[in-house]
Amino acid sequence: MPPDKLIMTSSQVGRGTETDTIRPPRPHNPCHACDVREMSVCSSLEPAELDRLGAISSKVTVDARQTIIYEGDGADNVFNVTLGTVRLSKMLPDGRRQITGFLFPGDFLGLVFNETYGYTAEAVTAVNLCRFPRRKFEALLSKFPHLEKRLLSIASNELMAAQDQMLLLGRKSSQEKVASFLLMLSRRAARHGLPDNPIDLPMNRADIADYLGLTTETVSRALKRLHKNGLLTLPSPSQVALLQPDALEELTGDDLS
Amino acid sequence: MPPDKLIMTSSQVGRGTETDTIRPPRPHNPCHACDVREMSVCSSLEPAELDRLGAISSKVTVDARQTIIYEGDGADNVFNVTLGTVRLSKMLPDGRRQITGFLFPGDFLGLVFNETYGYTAEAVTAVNLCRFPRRKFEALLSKFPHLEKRLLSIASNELMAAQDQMLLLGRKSSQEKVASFLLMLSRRAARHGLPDNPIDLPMNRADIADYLGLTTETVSRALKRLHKNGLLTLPSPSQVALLQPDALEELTGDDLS
DNA sequence: ATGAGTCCTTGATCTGGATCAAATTTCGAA
DNA sequence: TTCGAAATTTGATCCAGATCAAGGACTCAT
Repeated sequence: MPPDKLIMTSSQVGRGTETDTIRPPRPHNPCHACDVREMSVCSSLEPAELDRLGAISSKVTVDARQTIIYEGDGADNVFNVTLGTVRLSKMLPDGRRQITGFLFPGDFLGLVFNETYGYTAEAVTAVNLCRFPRRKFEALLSKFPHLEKRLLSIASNELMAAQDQMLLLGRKSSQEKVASFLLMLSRRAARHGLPDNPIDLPMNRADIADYLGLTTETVSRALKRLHKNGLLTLPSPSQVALLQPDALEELTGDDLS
Repeated sequence: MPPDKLIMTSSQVGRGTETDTIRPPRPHNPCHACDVREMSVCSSLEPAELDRLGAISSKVTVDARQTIIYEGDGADNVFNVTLGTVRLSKMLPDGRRQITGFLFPGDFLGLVFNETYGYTAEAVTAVNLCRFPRRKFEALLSKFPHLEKRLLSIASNELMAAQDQMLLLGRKSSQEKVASFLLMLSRRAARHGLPDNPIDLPMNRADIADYLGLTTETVSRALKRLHKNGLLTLPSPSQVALLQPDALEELTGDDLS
């Protein structure tokens, strides 16, 4: 598969080094001003540690639809998403695709410490990332127990989400899948202090379908049915207003506790 | 749901304390003689650390079909499987069930560090476990960086397996699912130095179906088709002889690399 | 503004796997 | 060994969601 070459501007960030951001030069590590820090892997770090992490990081900008990492490629870097939406996917040789997750600002990319990446990561929207060379990042892990604990906690949360997704993929109806997906997006937005209703769908129908194990047609029809039943409206194809979140919750098939 | 009370014999294992195994009393921590140690979370530990871990562990025996932990219960313990097969599952309120994984000797149970268990764990066969109080286990985590690293590595592997399973659940045909499942079992057996052909199926058809997002009838028919095509035989319902592992591999839909 | 290409929706039909319903087979207990 | 319950297989039918095929509706570059 001939990859469009990844367009990224990056700049080494070190003590006393400047980044090429729009803002005027700052004398300090830009991590201190990072607005997703508190909900990222970095939230565990003390100022001195943050500086050390900042010293091995570079900022990366990726256009929408560009590939960030390729499944099977050497796992040379790990990342922290600071802006935009990323999709993770695995493909079968015949082209069938499963999206295993979406990443949003604050999310960590590259959690599976393997020699090669186990999935492809692509920018759904324009994306900003902090990039860390994996070797150096792992070296810091050993030095900063906070960081390692935080990563274990992140891995633990991802595992829990993966189990929920297995239940969804294996046992839920198309209606339940779509309802679950919308509520998941809404809750995540709320957790990040973003507008949670109406919610924004940065990904297209094909992405949603490949995340839920459906086709685009079925996703569209499920949305239509939810609309017909008065549970939501679609101000635009990429915006969903949840009219009755509680009723939607009941349609997910999940426990209501 | 009225739980049959879990029948377990347990004995505190400490320095100079004896376990009630069949073998004659030993003056040392039984962990040193554990035959799954090398492939368990304990493989990372030095002798002194192993003693500390042994000091907070107790051996637990669970009969087949007994529940080990209930989804939603307080997550008071973590475990290491030393014998038998365990199934992890999540249920929807109406009874639909998804098995998220099977655990075999050497596997860790309770990786998701949450206040409550996110899934139910049940003994498929008679099972032996090492039980660790979660608080004490987490305290040791902080003291033994090896242990924490090992756990992160285990979590990372589980995450990778979960992603493969999402691809299976979302995008594979029943035939591909069953072929993938058989090869997974065979490979795992080989990795653990157990007979990998014919392979043993400790779980019943309903378990396999709930793991693959199918029904028992469909699992049965998929096996029949594989048999008819000369890929396997069923010496008994719980034994599968793989006649053409390579041909089976092609039927998984996966990349052949 | 406009138009071309992409994305989304809608409709018609098909089908893989679910469901319903019996046989068989297996296997543990007496 | 035999019995009985449970597990598995087999068969017949059904249906949710896939597939195939057009329409519309956005969006973005000009």
